[in-house]
Amino acid sequence: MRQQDVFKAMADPTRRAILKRLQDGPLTAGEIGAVFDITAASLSHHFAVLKRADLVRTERRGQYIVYSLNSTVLEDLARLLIDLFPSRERAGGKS
Amino acid sequence: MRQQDVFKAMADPTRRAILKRLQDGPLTAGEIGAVFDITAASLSHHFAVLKRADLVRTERRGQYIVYSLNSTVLEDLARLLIDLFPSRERAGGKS
DNA sequence: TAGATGATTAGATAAATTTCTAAATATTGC
DNA sequence: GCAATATTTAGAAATTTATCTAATCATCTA
Repeated sequence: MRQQDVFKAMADPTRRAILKRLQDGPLTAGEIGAVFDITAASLSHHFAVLKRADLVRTERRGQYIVYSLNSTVLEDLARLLIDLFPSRERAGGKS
Repeated sequence: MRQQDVFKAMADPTRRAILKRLQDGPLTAGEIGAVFDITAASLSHHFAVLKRADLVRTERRGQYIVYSLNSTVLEDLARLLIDLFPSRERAGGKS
C-alpha cells in the first residue's frame, strides 16, 4: 500500500462518496457518476486517483467499465491509524 | 469530527510524521520540529492544520507549547473506514 | 525593562489539485 | 464500416496547499 496515495485519495469528499456508493456492490462509471454534479471527465480523474491508490478495481464489461471496492486497502488504512494510537508503555516495548 | 479536516490533515506526510512522533508522549513544538528539515513557520502551519482537525491538543507551558496526540479522533477515523467495508447483505440491513 | 528564546502570523511564491471543454479510444449494433 | 454510447485523455483555468522570509507575540531571565 502506497500510504501517500491512499491518504491523498481519501482527502477528497467526492472520492469518499464514490467509495460509499460502491459499498453495496460494483457499479459502472456512469452509474456512479449519475448522482454527482460533475462532468464525466472529472469523475474519470477521480477514478484514476482511486485506482492509483488501489482502493478500487476495474473490469471492462463490453462498453462499460465496472468499478468495485477493494476493501483490503481500507482495512490496511484502518490498521495503520490504530497503530498510531499512543503506545501505553507496557513491558515489551512499543506495541 | 469534521471528516474533511481530518482527512486533509492526514494527507500530508510531514503531518503524519508529526503524529507518529507524538505517539510516545507530548512534545514541544521545537522538539517535534528538530527532526524535520523545514522552517519553524512551516511547522507551525502544519500544527494549525492538525489542531483544526482536533488531532492534537496544545498546552502552553511557559515559553513552550506542548503538543499531544488526541487519539479519539484517530479512533473515529479508523471506525469510519471500517464502516466503509462492503456490507455483506445479511438480514437486518446494512451493517 | 532589555535581550534572548520559542512559537505564531502575515504575505509572497511555487507546486499540486480540481474542474472544465474538446478530442480521442473502445465497444456495440445496424 | 458507421453512428451511437461509455469512458478516458489532453490541455487550460481557477483554487488550494506547502513552503519560505520577515515580522510579531509570549515568556523567561538577568
